Amino acid sequence: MSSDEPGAPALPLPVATVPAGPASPGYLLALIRSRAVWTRQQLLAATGMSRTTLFERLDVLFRHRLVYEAGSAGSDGGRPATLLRFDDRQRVVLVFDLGQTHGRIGVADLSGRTLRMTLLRLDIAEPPRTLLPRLLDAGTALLQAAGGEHLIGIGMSVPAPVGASASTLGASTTMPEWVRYPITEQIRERWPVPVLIENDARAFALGESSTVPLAHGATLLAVKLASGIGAGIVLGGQVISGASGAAGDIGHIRITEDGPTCLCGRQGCLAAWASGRALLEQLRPHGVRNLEDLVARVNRDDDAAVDAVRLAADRLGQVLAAVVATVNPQTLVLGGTLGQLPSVVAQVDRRLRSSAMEWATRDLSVIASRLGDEAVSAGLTAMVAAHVFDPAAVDAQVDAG
Amino acid sequence: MSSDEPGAPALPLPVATVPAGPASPGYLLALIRSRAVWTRQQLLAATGMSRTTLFERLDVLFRHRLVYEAGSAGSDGGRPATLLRFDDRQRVVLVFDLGQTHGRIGVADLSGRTLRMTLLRLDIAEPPRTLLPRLLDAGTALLQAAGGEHLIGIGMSVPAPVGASASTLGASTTMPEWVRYPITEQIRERWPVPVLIENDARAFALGESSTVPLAHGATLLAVKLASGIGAGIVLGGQVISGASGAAGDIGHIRITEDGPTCLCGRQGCLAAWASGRALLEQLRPHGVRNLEDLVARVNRDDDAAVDAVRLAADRLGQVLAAVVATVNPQTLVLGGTLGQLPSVVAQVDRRLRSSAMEWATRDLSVIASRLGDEAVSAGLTAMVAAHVFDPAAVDAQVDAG
DNA sequence: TACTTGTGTTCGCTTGCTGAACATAACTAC
DNA sequence: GTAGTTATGTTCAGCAAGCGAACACAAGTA
Repeated sequence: MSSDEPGAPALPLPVATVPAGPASPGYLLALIRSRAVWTRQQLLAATGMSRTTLFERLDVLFRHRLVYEAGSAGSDGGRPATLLRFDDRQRVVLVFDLGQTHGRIGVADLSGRTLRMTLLRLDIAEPPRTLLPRLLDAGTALLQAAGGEHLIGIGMSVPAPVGASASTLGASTTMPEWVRYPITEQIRERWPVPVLIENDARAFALGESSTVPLAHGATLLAVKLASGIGAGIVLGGQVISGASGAAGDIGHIRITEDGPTCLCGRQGCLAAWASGRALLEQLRPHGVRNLEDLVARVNRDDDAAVDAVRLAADRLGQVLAAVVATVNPQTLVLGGTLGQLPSVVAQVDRRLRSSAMEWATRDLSVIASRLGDEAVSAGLTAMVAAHVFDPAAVDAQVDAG
Repeated sequence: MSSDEPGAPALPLPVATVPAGPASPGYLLALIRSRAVWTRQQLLAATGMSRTTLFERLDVLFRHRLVYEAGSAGSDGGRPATLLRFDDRQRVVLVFDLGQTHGRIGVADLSGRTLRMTLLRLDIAEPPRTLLPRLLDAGTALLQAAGGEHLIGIGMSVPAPVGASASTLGASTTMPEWVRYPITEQIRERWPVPVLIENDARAFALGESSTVPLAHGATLLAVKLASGIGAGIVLGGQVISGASGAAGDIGHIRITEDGPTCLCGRQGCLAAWASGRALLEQLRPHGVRNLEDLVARVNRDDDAAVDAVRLAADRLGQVLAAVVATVNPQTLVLGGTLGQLPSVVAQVDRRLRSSAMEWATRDLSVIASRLGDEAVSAGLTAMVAAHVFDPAAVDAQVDAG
């Protein structure tokens, strides 16, 4: 080769890696996965492929047990069509949904439904050296509780920034000892499958996004209000991570110069005013001991609890007005132990519409989480499934054997 | 066809439209456009195509005058390689960069450099029926000032929300009469080429993004502080538009319950405190008449001007802390008549780092606009070029004739 | 039983791309 | 100059993917 790049600007090469042919097995699988059932005729129409080619591709997917025939459709006067489905039977994902005080370890099928689950009390400040083994043992127990399942991957969510690599955590006050800890490596030692880590609010957002019909390119904003406060933005099926994996970390936006001191050491953070942790501190004189207790009091109209939660929701709405103005989402989903309370949703909605411009909120719908405690798990499952059944990955696997 | 979609969820079909072959002429052109110069050997290495095919593809691009040979590279002891370039010679874009008080109408080459320019005084509140013809006439005059140019498209930026269709404006206080006005149709009547409209801050962000080396998937946040305040977010080479085209409209985030009344009719908006328009109102008693005057006074250390601008920058930084926490950008570019002042950049930077979490700002660099008044024009040009030379569009054009 | 529609299989044809081969061009080093 | 080196132009047989048609059969309805 001659002198390399004579006088060219040092741009990364965006070489369009174009897969060969009209629809490789991987892309065909992606198409099939996008809908519950297909007939061969529908696939012919959708792909525009010839019968010969399509059937050959389907054969490949059958052989690799990625697609199966699930009964037949009704007849229109002739032979009924066979129904084809993505073969998610017996395929499961192991999910670690870690909060600040609890961990939900679950086995989920590929639709995100939890099959079996263990709830663990924990303190997220605990160092990984001792906490991680506990989590993994719980996972082992869950997996052993049923036979014949095939574990395709593992997802973990944490209440802390997660870098774009999705394998190590960023700096945080909640999980300082986890930075640079080789989490995925440790997990892979026990289960040699793909391991993905994501911030909890972002996993939550991804989970909720599957329940909301989003216009093409439209944005979903999801906010989790529990012990902490976090947000996730889904854009075109992808969550935004940011440069240091801290995107959506709205809990430490300062809303006042002074005010209560936050865990992060500064004063006036949103989390110091409105997080579950802050509310518990405020309401301790009233005898409130934990979030479940607080929720119960709100539900039976305990004045102190209702007022405190409403004020927190108002402050959250105030911050969300800025977020909404920035990303102009189509939908805002509120979740988490406190976030999904109807009174919180109503107060945030009210505050938002009084604080933000009309044209930013006109097309906005503010709703409570539809998946509740399952949302994070569903999001993690979707992430893992998307990774494992990525078209290019499937093509490679299929080519290999 | 039989019963359609038996029991399937109503999801839009994400049919992967995969182009045939390893790299169609359109994708090859995209690759070539991504760097200033190429040799055939480099293209062979980059694409992995066979010599036969690549040369045939290049022939097509030569015939359509999309690529040309521009001299030869130095020799390494053998025949020197011919340098290939994307043929942007004589290709121009007509750009309308509309502000609240001025319009910059320019003819730009495809690298975004302005070749000729007219500055027009205007009031953006003027109805399009009278303003648009003035703009178009200025455009005609500019285009006639040189011969042999080939107009490939037209870009227009406006200080108002622009829908995803990029052809009509959304609701706004600045340009109420433009909503649903058939702008692109009117322009196309004079010039039958693609016409794209974008919000000014977003076009600005896109323009600046070309000067900043962004890590893969990293985010750029650009803020324009002039008569009004706007922001644009670039993610993966694309600007975020939002559900109603209002993404980045941070001027109407309310930072105080009361305070000065904003154009939008409410009190305490960021724009009512910190926009150029608001500053002029505050400083009118001191004899400040327009933004240029204000900038001049800041530059000669006029106390009142410096203090007012610093306070405005501080308030902007306060709001940007929330935006930065939300999207966690890698770079924040400040532009606009006031935004690019060093004192403003410094004050925003200072405020940001005191208001936002350390881990959200650690990887953040805050810089002044590199392109200055040219940024919007460069962004619009890039948009138009990306649209016109979109791989699929090029393939279609090439196939046609 | 006639008709309709879906599935399985085969086969020749076309297309697009490849890799090799050969010829020529343009430069450096001696 | 001449030899060596690298880039380009052109041709061509061969390969592989995909297509469309054809035929056989399967599984329903009228």
